[in-house]
Amino acid sequence: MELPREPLKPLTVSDAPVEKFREFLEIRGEKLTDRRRVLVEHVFNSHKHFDADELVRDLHDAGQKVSRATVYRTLRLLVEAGLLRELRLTNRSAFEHDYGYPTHDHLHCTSCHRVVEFRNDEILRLRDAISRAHGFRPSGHRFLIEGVCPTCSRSHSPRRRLDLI
Amino acid sequence: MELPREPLKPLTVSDAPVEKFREFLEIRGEKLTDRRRVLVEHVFNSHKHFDADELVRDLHDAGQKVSRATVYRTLRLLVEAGLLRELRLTNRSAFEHDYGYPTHDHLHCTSCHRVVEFRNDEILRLRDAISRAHGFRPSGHRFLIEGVCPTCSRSHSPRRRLDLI
DNA sequence: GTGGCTGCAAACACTTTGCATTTTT
DNA sequence: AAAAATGCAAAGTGTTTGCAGCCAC
Repeated sequence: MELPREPLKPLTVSDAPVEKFREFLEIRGEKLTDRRRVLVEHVFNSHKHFDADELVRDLHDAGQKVSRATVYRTLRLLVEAGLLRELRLTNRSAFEHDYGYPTHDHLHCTSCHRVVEFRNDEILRLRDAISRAHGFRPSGHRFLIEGVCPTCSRSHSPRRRLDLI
Repeated sequence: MELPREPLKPLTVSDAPVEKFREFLEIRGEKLTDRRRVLVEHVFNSHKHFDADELVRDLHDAGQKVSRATVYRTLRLLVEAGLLRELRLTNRSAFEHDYGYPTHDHLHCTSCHRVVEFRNDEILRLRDAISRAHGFRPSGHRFLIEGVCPTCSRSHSPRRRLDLI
């Protein structure tokens, strides 16, 4: 099997995330406010995983004050809108781009906690076959591989004999 | 693809879970106490997913008082010992048997929150191939399929035309 | 007997919520 | 002007921890 080692490339999408969000809000009779726009633009400005706290901090460092409450409320909306995806790798929720980003899954290094994305079409096929066999109508999936990344594998000194007992 | 519809069958293991736990504790110079034995025996008495709160309640209903603190502490140990597996489907952790139970994954009904287990060997193959391609040394994985179960699919009245717009 | 356990309550970490005020359409 | 969003602080959740007494080895 051949897999690309580079980060995944964003998809080309017709609408900017903010516009997508505006449409979503409009349908529900809600408003695209100043704070929401700032938050969405900031989040889609760089592709990385983040949690609520990091986002508050990042925004603050960028000179934008958005209260913790608003950050939590807006993140929830963005997930409902399909713009973000929520990951529960630990006890705090992390988020990543969903809109404008290809379906993918994650490798999680249990040593340094680095998260690597990968894309694999067989997974989708398997997901659908398994769902069908159980009568489920699939709407999504999460495939997480836990292990030790190349860097951590190399950096650990080889165990001494006695440690192996 | 053909998949069994019955629940997975437990593996045959040489040691009872309690014995396995005792060994684990012994190595770390810790003790198999009365409360720990009660908890482990109760947990391995039936195969189902549960969270800390449910376990406290179940034990209490069975006439066994184990404090919430001890339940949390012991669950953590059981995960470290490889007897239980922790699932993070929601914001509270759920647990399931690991020792004496075959590798498997989950279908999660987003409507009624039922969790169905399934076993599929291709996933293991895929996991190893993907790990290799990224230089990871895999130690485990989680494959979660989200969707709507057959029961929920049937019980929902078909949408009216207008709802589909 | 000693070192590890237990239960309790208090502390924690993350997230949600009530409310008075401000902003958006 | 009406309806919804914001920030603050307070309240919720779920989980962990300090400590005095208890129990297994």
